[in-house]
Amino acid sequence: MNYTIGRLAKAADVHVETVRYYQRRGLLSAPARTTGFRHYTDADVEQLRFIKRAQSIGFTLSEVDTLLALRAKPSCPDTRALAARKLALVEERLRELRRLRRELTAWIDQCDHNPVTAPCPSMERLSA
Amino acid sequence: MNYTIGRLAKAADVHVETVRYYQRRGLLSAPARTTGFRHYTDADVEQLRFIKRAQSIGFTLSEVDTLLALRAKPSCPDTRALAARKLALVEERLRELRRLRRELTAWIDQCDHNPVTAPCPSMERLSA
DNA sequence: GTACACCCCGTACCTACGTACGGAGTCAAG
DNA sequence: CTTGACTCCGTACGTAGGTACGGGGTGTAC
Repeated sequence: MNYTIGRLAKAADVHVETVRYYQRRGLLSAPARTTGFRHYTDADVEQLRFIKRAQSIGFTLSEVDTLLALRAKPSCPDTRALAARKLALVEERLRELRRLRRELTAWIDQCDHNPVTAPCPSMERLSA
Repeated sequence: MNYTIGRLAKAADVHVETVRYYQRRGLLSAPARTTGFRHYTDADVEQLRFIKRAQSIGFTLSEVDTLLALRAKPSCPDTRALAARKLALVEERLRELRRLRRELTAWIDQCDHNPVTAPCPSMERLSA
């Protein structure tokens, strides 16, 4: 198949500007041009989908750079290492969010057990 | 106590620029000035600490606007509602991160059980 | 042959939360 | 009275991942 930038964008479900942005960032290499228009193939659709899947797993676009390099020259240990680093970050963020959840739950709880006339105890937690 | 911007910043453990930024954003009201210098009091230290505590619980500066309004005119139901909305977001983010953790764990696992000669199966997950 | 959708490019703008810079004025201590 | 630390202001820069705009050129279907 043959794609203009608009058709590529539709096929991979991204915006045209995103395609051009990825090209600027080097995530997509500069495509062939016949007249002045970019000229894409199925390989580009594939690449774009690869990027989107990687992103949905939580990789940043910089990490996607690395993943694309690993795609070109696969290395299980390197891939594993990248995933492990990412996992550590995710675990960290999970701990942080669980802490926030505890805070917020306590907060709501306090409001729920507060007589209407008393000052809001949650507010006092912040003012303390 | 009396504070210049620098002393206020030190007292609340933020940078001078942060104080000026908060003023621009309306989180701190414009302080008195004797000559040309900003002139703060203990109430400002309190306010700054309030903001920092709210932030550490995961509120954005826009939400802190609301919290400051609630601080001036307390309302337990409104406070509770704000906390509940925030909690819903946190729960959502937690679900998302747990999904990522599953993905990454499976990924690492696959690499670990892969014979050295075989193509990296994690990469294939992305290419699929 | 003319609409109309599509494409080109560069640049500015967006959220969130500040940080950094530069040139100038000022306060306090020694 | 000088030195050094502090303050003033506006503006630009930083990350991350794009979105929006404006003025122009073009491919194609009717």
